[in-house]
Amino acid sequence: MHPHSSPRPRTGPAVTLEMVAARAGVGRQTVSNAINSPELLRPQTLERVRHAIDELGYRPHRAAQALKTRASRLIGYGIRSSSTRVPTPVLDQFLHSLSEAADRAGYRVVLFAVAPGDDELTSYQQLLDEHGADGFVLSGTDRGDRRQGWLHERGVPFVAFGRTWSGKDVGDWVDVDGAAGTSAAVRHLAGLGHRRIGFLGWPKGSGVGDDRARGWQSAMRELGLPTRGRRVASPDDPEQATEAAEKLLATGATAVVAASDTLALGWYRALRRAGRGPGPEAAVIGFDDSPIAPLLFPSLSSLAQPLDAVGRTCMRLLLDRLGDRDRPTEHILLEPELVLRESV
Amino acid sequence: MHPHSSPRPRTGPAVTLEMVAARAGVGRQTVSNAINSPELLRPQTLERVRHAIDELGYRPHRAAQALKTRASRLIGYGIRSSSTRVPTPVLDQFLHSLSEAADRAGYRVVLFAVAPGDDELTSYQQLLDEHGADGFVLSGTDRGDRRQGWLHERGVPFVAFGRTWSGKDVGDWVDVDGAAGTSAAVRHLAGLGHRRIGFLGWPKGSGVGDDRARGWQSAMRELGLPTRGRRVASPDDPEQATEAAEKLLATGATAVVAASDTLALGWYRALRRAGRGPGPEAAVIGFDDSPIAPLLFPSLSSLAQPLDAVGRTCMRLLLDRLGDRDRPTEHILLEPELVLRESV
DNA sequence: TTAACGTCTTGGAACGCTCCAACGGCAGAA
DNA sequence: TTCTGCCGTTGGAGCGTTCCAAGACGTTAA
Repeated sequence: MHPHSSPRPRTGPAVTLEMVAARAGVGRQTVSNAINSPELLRPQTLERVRHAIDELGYRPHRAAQALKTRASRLIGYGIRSSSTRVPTPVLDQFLHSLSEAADRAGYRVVLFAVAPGDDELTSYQQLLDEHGADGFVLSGTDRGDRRQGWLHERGVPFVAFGRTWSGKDVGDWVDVDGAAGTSAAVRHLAGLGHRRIGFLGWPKGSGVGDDRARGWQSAMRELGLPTRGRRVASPDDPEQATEAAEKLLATGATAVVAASDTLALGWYRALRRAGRGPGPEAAVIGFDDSPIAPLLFPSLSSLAQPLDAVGRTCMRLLLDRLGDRDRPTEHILLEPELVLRESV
Repeated sequence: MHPHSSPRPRTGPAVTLEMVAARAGVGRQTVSNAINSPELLRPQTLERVRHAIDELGYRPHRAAQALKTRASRLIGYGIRSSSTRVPTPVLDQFLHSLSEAADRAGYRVVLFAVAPGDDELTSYQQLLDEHGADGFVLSGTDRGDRRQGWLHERGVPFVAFGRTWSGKDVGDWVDVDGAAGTSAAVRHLAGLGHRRIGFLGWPKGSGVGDDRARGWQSAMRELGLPTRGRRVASPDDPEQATEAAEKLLATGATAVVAASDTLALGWYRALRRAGRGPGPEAAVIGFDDSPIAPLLFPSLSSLAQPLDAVGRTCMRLLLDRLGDRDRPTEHILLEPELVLRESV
């Protein structure tokens, strides 16, 4: 009579392979095989071993596995120092799906603080030296990001959320097709009859921002609509975004595609200052579909990034590369979804 | 001449204690001591060993350390399955500071997916069985949360962001004093001359929500202001929040304290529907100071949770407990900060 | 000179796992 | 009967670290 039903009342003494082996009346290695290569065992033995495993609630000790197999089954995700005051609105859901996908494959995501500035890479170096991760997921990559090249040179598996803007192919990435998103937004607005459609973007030079601007531009061209003077730029700052939006208003724009929801709010503010509000005659579509988009008045239409899919895909590419470091690099572009609300 | 200047061009073969020992001309254990108990070495030897460590860029292999010391120096943070569609707006910054604090102490945060529903605890059990974490950080605790009791029974170190609402003292926690926050908000509004100050909260039964309501109530009483009929409730849903806010408007409230920024936006919507807007005659103070608060028009005043401090404090309590499991439990309440903007 | 002591340093053993070479038993062939 | 081959199973070795008991060495006391 062993207490099988109750799942071990307390954190008992650790259960080891050896104990399971004794219980099942087999050798140590046989238990290991039952877990890692069950096809090697006679069905009858397998059954007996599995029963013993369940009975004792055995789980392999990860550190011991890691030591022997030289693989931690941990994926590193570097969190940049909080000195950069702006929190990625995106991080949350992305980490979530990343972590779930990792878990399903027997991996886990380990967070580590990244020193700001030039020492950034030493944080990666350290984790690597400690054998604290088998690979990395990068996000927030932008022009001039040295991480990809650095990891690539060293043959360290990684995947980036965000394409490599430098043009050189240094590794796998997954990205959201910002241009496709803003193009879709333009086409939708044009379908509603708008012709003076502006773009409220970030200053040139950021990969993500330029990509989103390009989508607006190409769709405008395709539709034969003029783009001159219809593009304004501002950083993600309330006051500056509002002023930029006011410039757009002054040119008589009746609709705007914004590079972020934050910028889209600049349009809201500009209209309010003019005693108006967003609506059919002053439509706006944002980007990111942040949680507050549906709460605004009027609620904000926006391009939702498929973050769950991005996370899952990142993990898939990374695990594939962990399995075969010499396979060709893979690049995946996912389409954002246009979520329509009252602001159009 | 060893290539000292360049930090190892590639991921070379792993550097071990033994190699450092050979380099320094000492025994293996001496190197270990140089790292863990430097006071045991003669200064001269210590210097020599340290030099060799730097030269080779040695870092202890975490899995080997973990195996021997029976401590992974990993802190588990369970991410609940995405079935609950609502993302914690708070997670981001909290994880950030948690992770930084952990790093400073030589620990790291490991994310793991938590199965929803009744199996929730098995995810914790699994990580524990695998020796994949030395302790846990919980968040999103609420009434009926079984995790604290379960971990407490098993003697597993943990700290919760969020107090234990059941009243039983089952472990350390850090929380934000919601009542103090809403009280401060009421006092500020009263100082501006408001007397009919409503509370826009969540339905009763949630620990966090009831706490925030209590602060409003007690401050109102202290100031001799009536609370009857001035408290309405709604879940975090745009339409319902708007309706609740309209009820408050109908009673002639001139100011509102809301349990969340989301609810505060209900007040914005209700006013817009009535052709008005927030301002001196219809003030509002939200809770959480979400990133969009400064972007609204008018910008939203809100109670900012000191998330950096919460994360740091959580990690401090957890590390203290890891050091001494028998010390008395500690409970820390941090005050939110009233961030004033145009909405008042 | 030898014994005793304290300081600094050392190699063996073990943590729990997986790799590997080798083992025992059984079927069919010689 | 003995041999060969195969399948299923096994214990030794080792991953890189820390604990521990013991060693080397120089110094002081007997």
